[in-house]
Amino acid sequence: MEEVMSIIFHGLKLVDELKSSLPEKSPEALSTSLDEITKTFADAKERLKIVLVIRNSETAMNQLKPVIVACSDQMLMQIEPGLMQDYWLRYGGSTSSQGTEAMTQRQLMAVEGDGGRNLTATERSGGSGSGSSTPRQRRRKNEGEEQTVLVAALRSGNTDLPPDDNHTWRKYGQKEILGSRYPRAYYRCTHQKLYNCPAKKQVQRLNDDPFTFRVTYRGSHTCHIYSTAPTASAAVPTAPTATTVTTSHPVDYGTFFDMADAMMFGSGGTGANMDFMFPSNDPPHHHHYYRRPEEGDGDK
DNA sequence: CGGATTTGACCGCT
DNA sequence: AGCGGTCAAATCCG
Repeated sequence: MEEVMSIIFHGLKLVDELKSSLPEKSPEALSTSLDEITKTFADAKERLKIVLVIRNSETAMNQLKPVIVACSDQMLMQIEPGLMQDYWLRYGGSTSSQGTEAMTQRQLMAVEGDGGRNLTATERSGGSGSGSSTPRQRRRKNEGEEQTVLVAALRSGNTDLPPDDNHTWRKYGQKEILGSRYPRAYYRCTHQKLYNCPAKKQVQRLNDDPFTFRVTYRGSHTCHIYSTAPTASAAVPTAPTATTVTTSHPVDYGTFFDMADAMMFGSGGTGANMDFMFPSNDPPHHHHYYRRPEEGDGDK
């Protein structure tokens, strides 16, 4: 909350500066500062939304109810432990994003570096293209519900990677999205084949904040596996419908149960350290909220 | 050697 | 027609 206030104050300061230097400003400079001001207040508003949603979820948690808060239009909200960590990592220290130019550069290089990889294009063009006679099977676009979360990038280590959310994902595509500065990456559950797990997610950096990922989850996990490769004890597909689930099913509550398992009993994975979950005060989950996918697309 | 990633092509949808 | 999501061969990597 203090952070929201500080952003608002920052915006007010910008307004003041603009006011005082208004007469001598060129139209270009005016436009620039107006942009900055608009962005600052929009940011504050976004974060305020997060705070509100989180308040609701805290109430729900206190009553040991599902950590799901119904938003308008039946969108669901969920807190994921891994994401909390990201929040801490990002906002545990300073709230401003200055002094991060180097990291930004690194991220951009990493993203653009994909194209720099030398590949044998000759084989590619001949191989997978028009020559294939067997028509691909393609499912229709699933109209199931989506859950979109904003996640802070890790400040330490490899900031190029999307934050760990205690599930293992396998990347299956990446696309440049019109009007977006950064490509969108497509992931599906690593255990899709083993357990017919339909979970997918899309990860994309925000245009105006490369340190924040927009993560869109589709489908829910039926595999009940965390972080690492399946183990004999962990790989128990308990869901009775596990084998019958298809992508025609929209999001169900499996995701929540996955998460509840993780929160209550700790992660089965080796890499996840749950110590961060509820540090002394002010629970660190201010950074998730859900939006309706068809509106509020701030990336454009 | 097998699983994960990369990346151009393919295809459904608007 | 073009965008976005997915496929799958090639490639990478442990």
